[in-house]
Amino acid sequence: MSKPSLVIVDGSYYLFRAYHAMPAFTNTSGEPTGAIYGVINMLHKLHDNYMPDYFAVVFDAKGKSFRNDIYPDYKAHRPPMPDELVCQIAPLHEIIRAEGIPLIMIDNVEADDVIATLAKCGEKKGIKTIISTGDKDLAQIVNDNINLLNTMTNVRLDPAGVVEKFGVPPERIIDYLALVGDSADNVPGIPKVGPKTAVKWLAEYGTLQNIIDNADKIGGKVGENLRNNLEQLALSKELVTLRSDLKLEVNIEDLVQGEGDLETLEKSFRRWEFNSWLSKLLDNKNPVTDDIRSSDAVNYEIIFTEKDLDNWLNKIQQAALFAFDTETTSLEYMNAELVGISLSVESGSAAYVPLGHDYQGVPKQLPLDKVMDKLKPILSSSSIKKLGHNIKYDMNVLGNYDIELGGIQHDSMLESYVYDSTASRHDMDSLSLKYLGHETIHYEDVAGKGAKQIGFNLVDIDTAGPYAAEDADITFKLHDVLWPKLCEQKHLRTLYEDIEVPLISVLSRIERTGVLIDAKKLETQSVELKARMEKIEISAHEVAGESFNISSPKQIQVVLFDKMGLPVISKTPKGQPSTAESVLQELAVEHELPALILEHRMLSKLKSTYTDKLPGLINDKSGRVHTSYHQAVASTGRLSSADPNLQNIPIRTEEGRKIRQSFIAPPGYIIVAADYSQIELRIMAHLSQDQTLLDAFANNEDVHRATASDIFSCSRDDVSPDQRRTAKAINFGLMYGMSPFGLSRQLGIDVTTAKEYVDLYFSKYTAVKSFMDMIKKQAKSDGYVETVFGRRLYLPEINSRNATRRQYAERTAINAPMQGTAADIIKRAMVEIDENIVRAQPEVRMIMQVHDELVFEIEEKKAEKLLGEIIEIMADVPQISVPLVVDAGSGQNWDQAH
DNA sequence: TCCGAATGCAA
DNA sequence: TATTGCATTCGGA
Repeated sequence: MSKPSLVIVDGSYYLFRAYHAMPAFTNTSGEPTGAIYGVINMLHKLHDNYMPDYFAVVFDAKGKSFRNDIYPDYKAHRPPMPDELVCQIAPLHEIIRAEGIPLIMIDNVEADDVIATLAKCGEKKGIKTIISTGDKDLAQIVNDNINLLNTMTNVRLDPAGVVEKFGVPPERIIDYLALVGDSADNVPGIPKVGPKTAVKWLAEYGTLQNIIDNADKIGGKVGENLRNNLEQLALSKELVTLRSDLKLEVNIEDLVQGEGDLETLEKSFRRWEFNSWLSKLLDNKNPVTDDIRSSDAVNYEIIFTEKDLDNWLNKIQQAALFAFDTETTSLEYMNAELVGISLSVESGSAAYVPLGHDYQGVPKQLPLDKVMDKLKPILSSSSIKKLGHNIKYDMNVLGNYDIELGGIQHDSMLESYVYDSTASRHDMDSLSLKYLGHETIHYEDVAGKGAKQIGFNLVDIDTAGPYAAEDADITFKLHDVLWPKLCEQKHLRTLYEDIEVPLISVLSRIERTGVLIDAKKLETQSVELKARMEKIEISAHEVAGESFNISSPKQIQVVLFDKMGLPVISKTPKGQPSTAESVLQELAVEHELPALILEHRMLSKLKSTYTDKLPGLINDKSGRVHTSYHQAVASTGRLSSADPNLQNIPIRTEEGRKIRQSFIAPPGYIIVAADYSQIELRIMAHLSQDQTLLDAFANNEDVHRATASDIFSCSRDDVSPDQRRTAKAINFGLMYGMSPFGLSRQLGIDVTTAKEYVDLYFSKYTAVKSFMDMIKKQAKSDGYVETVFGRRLYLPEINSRNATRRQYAERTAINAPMQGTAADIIKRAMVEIDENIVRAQPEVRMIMQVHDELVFEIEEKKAEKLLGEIIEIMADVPQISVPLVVDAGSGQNWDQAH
């Protein structure tokens, strides 16, 4: 039989750890909650992992300990705890207690001493203890029955582990710490003695006492330091020695996790908005009556009769706003067939109209065409206002039934996105949990998941009904919560109403129009690529002298670095030797294999991602390729494109451009592309109001050339190609909040030179420099940055104590207003072009958006005139103190249009 | 079958 | 040790 187990948590350590590791979460009232959340989460995980017989959390209490008596400076250099942390302590304790976890805090005694005492006490009773902490002091009590658990790394330290980590066994840890000291606790050590020296001495002389006795024999400056600090060593030793003989009023036997105080937990979870725990708690508390809890009482019905349907249609027509949601057979909108529609006109009640369930024994449903005939005038009407969640999808599906959805008033997904674009996801399930504290029925709950998932048409109507009706209901409820929040922020509301909502139908039209692709051409290219790749692979294997998978970075790594001994230039984030493009390019100088790998990589990328894939994505019915633009994904306000991603079609290489040549116009039409020239730099000029930069744009100069002539103090005509390249790299780097290091890497120059360039730049463009300082400062005080149009991006980590995260947030603070303003501008242009040009004239179709570029197909005869109108709208959009220049081109394919 | 890591395409 | 995305392949759980 195994021994009983005790897990002791160093609560104070957890608290600091959670505070620093977690993003700065707050509840909607702005009170910080990250540390509470983090600690509770870690406690849950730890308990689930070890399921100990006994469990306790120990915190440092108020008051000075005996260590302060013998050494007043003990922990004196600790900065005061930040307020955002202090205010989380009491609520954290309350939750821990309410969860029934024994919490120990003893005035005037440090947590470490309590932990040591408990562990030793347990040992006497034959209990095995695991102490979860990051504090190295506790290593001194490790033995076969007492282990440490490093929460960070999940590494468990037994005596051998202590030796491995510190170089000395647990019995010598006190000696070791006394020699080294502890700057965090302000425990003095011997000057110049660090881990290395301490371990060396202890290996040589065995114990601290023996080192002291032999102090004369140790030479050099450190020996002198040792002899000069002998007295202090005794003090340090006392300070680092943990007390394990405290008289505690608790018995190990009492350290059992109890029942928990559900009332308090519920109250706390609501107060701090830990909604996932809250809903779990409520589910457990009230498993049977959960869905009829009075506050959540809902009335969902399934409609089978014409009379009931008419009844609902009446309600809809009278309602100020109604929510609807479609259930379909597929997520690909072009192939999706309607299975049912859910409707809601007020929070709490909804109806599901099944239309296309077709499993064996399905009840008789209302006929789809009849229902659609009745719905069509309602759905098409621009005066009957609709609300949906990702309503663009529903609009696309309705397009398959020849219905053009009108009257789109709200989209709760976009409300959430405009309110806080940095929220990780804006799907209904997450938002319901976040804003309503309600766990929705998940799609997987009704349709299964993975390979076993079935189409919604095969889902039992009685199962589908509540799920589908809930979608419409939750959409309504989310809108009820989010809309008032948006209205409180005038700019956000305007952005949402004037840009995002109108854009929904514009994007729907682009998506459903699709783009014509020359599949034959791509297939031919695939064959060519395949042949080239095979040749390269064969020669690569010859050069390497062995066969290996050329598309496996891991195997390349073995061949290049282990077998051939080429130098490791850089490492991946996980510490593996990198075989990325820039690395291989360098290695190509000394060996022929890297070049072969590079070429193979490029070709295989083109083949697998583009030439092989795109032809298969052509829709049977339309004969074209249909992407999805995601309107609530990019934190900066940009769109993204997926399935397929049409925003990363190659352009830089000759082979890549061939792929663009396969994006073609139908007979009688041409492809027209219009893109904003240098839009982000222009926005930077506007935001910074830097006169030099403003002038360059006002005079319509080549901005990189102008920058080069400014920083290298030469005339515009004397700028060398290399100087222009440098200036261009600086200009681009600036917009990303670049560092001199980044610039040096980009240009392949040393950091000192790069820094000189940056300094030179800022001395000429002083307003740019002050703009960047200002925006960082503003981000730090506000917690967010804004675009010219008032789009907001929260930067919770801008004040993080973790330097990497903070600097990352600082770079985002610089980049987001520019990238985001550019996104706002082109979105506005799209709305206006759609409204003023596309809708009225079937001869022109908008077919793609690539961040700063719009692509159209236009009937050849009208192209010139319409392009002029398009450019005019694009250039006229903003209120910005820099002229916007639009470059445009046209041709039979997308490549020619550039 | 699922997921993270590494890589590379675009603006 | 440069911003925002999406998709691929590999390889291990």
